[in-house]
Amino acid sequence: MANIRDVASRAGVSVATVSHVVNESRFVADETKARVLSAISELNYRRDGIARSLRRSHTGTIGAIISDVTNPFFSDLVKGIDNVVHNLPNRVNVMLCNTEEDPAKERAYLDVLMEKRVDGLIVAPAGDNRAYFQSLIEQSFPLVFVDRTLSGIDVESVEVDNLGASASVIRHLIDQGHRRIAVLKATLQANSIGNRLSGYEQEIAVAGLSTSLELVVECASDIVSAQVGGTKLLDLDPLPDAVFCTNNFMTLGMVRAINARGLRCPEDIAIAGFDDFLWADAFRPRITAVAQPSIEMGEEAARLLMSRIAKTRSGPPVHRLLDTSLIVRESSRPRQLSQSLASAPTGDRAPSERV
Amino acid sequence: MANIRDVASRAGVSVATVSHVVNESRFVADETKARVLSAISELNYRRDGIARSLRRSHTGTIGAIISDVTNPFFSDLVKGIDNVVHNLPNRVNVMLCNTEEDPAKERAYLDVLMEKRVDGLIVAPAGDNRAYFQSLIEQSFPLVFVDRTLSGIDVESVEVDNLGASASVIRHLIDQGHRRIAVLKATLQANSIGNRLSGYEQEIAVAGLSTSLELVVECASDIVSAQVGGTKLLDLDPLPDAVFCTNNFMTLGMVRAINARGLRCPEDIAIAGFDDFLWADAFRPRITAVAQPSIEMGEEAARLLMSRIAKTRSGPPVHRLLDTSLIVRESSRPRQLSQSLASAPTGDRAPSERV
DNA sequence: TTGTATGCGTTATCAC
DNA sequence: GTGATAACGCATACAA
Repeated sequence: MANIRDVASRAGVSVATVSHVVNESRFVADETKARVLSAISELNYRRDGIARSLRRSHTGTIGAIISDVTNPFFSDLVKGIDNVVHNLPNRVNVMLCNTEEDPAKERAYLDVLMEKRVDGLIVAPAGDNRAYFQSLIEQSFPLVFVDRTLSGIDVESVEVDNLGASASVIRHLIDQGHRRIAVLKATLQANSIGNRLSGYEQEIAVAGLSTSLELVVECASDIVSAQVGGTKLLDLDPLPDAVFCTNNFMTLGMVRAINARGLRCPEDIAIAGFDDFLWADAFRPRITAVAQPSIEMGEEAARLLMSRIAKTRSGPPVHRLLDTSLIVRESSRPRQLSQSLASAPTGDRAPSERV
Repeated sequence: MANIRDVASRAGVSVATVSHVVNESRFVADETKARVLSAISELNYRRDGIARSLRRSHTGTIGAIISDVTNPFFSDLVKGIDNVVHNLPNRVNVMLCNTEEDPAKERAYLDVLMEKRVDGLIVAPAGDNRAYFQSLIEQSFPLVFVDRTLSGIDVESVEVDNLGASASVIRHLIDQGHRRIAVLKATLQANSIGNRLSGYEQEIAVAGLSTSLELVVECASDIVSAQVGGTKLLDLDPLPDAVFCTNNFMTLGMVRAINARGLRCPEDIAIAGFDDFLWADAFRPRITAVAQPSIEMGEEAARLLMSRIAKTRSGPPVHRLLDTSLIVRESSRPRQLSQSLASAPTGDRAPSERV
């Protein structure tokens, strides 16, 4: 690989001149510039970003530490990050890391990324690495949390009002006449999930409904576990009227559990969940859900981070709370109504309403 | 940030010694090592990966250039790559790039990634950057294509037998009694899509069915466009018996088009597609589809790449063809049968069959 | 308008 | 067992 010196000697100029034409960082006479340019193309020279980063002490690379790209919520997040970061004049790249909610893995990623000298970090913290994050903040290293936060850590964040949003789903369920409302909850340290549960508890209390421990089933955040957890809910006697699923995988597992039992939704049991899906409008049952602006969350996180990196912004950390929308579809319908309608074909005549 | 020299002087040793204890690259007396280690922790020293990369001339970073993380097929691919790459003794990171099938974007990514000196590249080529890839190959830069290839470029690849797999779907559709079979095709340069269309054409010819231009609708590879394209197919008179969708987004759009018309699948029109979904078993209609081993494809591509990078393997490029499976579900059922069954509840009693 | 020379933080060669 | 020091390829302060 040709380096800047090779180019310089071939063009009969100094390395400084080559550097300046490559970076357009100072005036170079047309004739000189032409010689340099042709030397560059003859030698197939490409500037070495590593040497450049060493010299300039920033890399044009950021890290994104999330739980799992395979989860549509997180892939949207990543897409959002990429969207803004690659439209910058000096294109920034993102290193993607999947923690699978394991704090040890998260820690390991944090170590490599810092060693690789990323300019900043967007993370959906799995929990536990508080001390590490705290020390990053003290060095005022650019960091933004997304989807969740860690209590006691004051850092930039972009989230959603998890408590309020789930309270609104529960309210909706109650309005539809459901009384015995269960929840299928992912066992994650993340406060986002905790807040969703609190929203449920709050609204149940407000409505004066009795809650019971058996109505809250907790399980690992994957579809298979969710189906097992969902089945437990279906073993309850009497059957719950409705179940609130704390994230997309919980919903998927719950629907599978219902199908496996030969039950129907919402005729036998209603569902409402967190996270909307691409295909939610296309397939049956159409699920009532809180839609998070997942792509925008990624974009906003990236914007926040980039402005910190560029130092175009300073001051105390900002905390963004983006709006969700409750998308009401058939899965949360009153059971009686559903049953009486069950024989009628369900085309798309009943459009989803956004609340 | 403390550097190796700071550590050395604090520990009263040379930088060479510090380097060796950090990298465990030569014997250091216990007592000396202890002094170095404590200097390291006192100064909170972290090895600088950039300087290290410059010196050693590799970065421990690879690039993954795909079309869109938001597409479940590609997010699986990325997950697969991450799986193998992060379980290596010396953890490698991946820079993720979404081309959105735009060769110009792809080219731009290629440029930055090469400038950042990634050790290798896994790419699902959008098309057109042949010369660029060719020159990488000539420099024997580690490169593997995934999901698709480019004619005339002989490079390592991991794919699926697209032609054979789609031929088998079409055969299945014909076996089910469908005769007028349409296809909803993504307009992508990718040969994977081209081969899927060829599989269709081949089987239609083998079966002696007449094909007609109106039965092949082409549209951009996103859900909205797919719905528009699907609607065109529904405007045909007579209605096709079945439609073959060349990828997951086409399927989604087709189902939406059918719903929007108030039609039912498979009672009014059958569907079979490429790419299986996480939720395919949970929601209705359950789609008959070719399942690609998407995670494994990513894993295999990463293994291939890493062995090239580590030079534990040499010789001519290998081309892996991974197995697909046709998952038969209700969406492809014979229309008569479906109609007579339409009144009966469709629980999960009819398990999907793998063929 | 262009050139010279220093240093970014490492690793690795050679020397002792 | 350990140390000195020359690269790696570039950007930039300073000089001309």
